[in-house]
Amino acid sequence: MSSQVLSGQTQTGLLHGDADVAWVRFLRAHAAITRELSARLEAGHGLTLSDFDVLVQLYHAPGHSLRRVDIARAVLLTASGITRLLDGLERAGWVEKRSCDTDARVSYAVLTKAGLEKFEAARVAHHGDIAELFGSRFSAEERTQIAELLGRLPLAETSPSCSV
Amino acid sequence: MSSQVLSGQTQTGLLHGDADVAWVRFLRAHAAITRELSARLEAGHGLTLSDFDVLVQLYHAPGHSLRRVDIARAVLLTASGITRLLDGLERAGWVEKRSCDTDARVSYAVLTKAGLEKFEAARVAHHGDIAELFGSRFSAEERTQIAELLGRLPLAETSPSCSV
DNA sequence: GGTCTATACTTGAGTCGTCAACGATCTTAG
DNA sequence: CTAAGATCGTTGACGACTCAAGTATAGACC
Repeated sequence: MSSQVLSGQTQTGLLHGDADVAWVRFLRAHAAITRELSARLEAGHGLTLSDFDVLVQLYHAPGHSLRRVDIARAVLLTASGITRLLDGLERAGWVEKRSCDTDARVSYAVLTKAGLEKFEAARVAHHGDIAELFGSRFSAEERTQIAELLGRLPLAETSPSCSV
Repeated sequence: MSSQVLSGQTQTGLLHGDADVAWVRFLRAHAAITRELSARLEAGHGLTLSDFDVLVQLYHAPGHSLRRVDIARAVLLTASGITRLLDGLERAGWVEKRSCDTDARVSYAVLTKAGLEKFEAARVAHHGDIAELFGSRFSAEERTQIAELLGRLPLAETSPSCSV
């Protein structure tokens, strides 16, 4: 935080102040928006933000199918996190497990028809929420600029299959 | 996500694309950076990102002391989350509970001497990490611009006592 | 004074995700 | 062919946080 003390000393360039203010706002904005976003997604469709994230990946994947490892890398979760998350989606019938003929270690997660419909239904509302809570605060230019700026940040070993 | 499909159509202004890309990068950047940041803070000082956040609040508060409710609002956690977090800091001896003479419901959290030293020690390293992982990616102007842009986002019922 | 609502905090139960350890399979090199 | 090492996935134990419910106190209005 520290903005109580720092206001007025932006622009010095030598102090950490600038970075801190930006970083703290980053943290707070994330907390506030994801809280609201996930509350709506949960209430409206019974999905976690991460659930949705995974569904997006599967939706855009060839054959609506991905190795679990690749999902993990794409959404920045642990392998075990993905196991448990997919567990839920499988129990709900939105995703199926499929084994790989060429490599017995891997198992694919495949979107079912129900899952596809689920996703398409949730997508509209969710994108609207994102637009309302996030996008609407900025002009088109600002949005692309934000994307550019944030794109410089370390994304921790993003695999080639990750599109972001 | 959807950037696999959307690349090339930024700037249309009508599609959700722009907002999505920015939002997804926002999400990913947060996940990647907080993961690394909290790993370092944990390893170096045995503190959670939230722990540190709370210590900052107390450090800058008059008398190094705050009502639990106000901490909660400042760091965007629930009241119960704060109870449990402070529980840990109290057990470690960095924070003390103090009751209020004028209102028996409230209890203050007060930074102890040990807690103050703990914080000052952790602060240097942590600010360095923030600068490295976040701040260093941008120029001073860009940093203030990011702060400005993110400052427009909804901070969910920020109380008057919150400085951000 | 007595009741009614709002606020401050705690607690129990549950969710989401981590890490560490493991079994299984693939790959490579001797 | 076989031993060594990497990769894929799951599991158990655990941590951080949430929500819902409960207790205690404060303030306002009759």
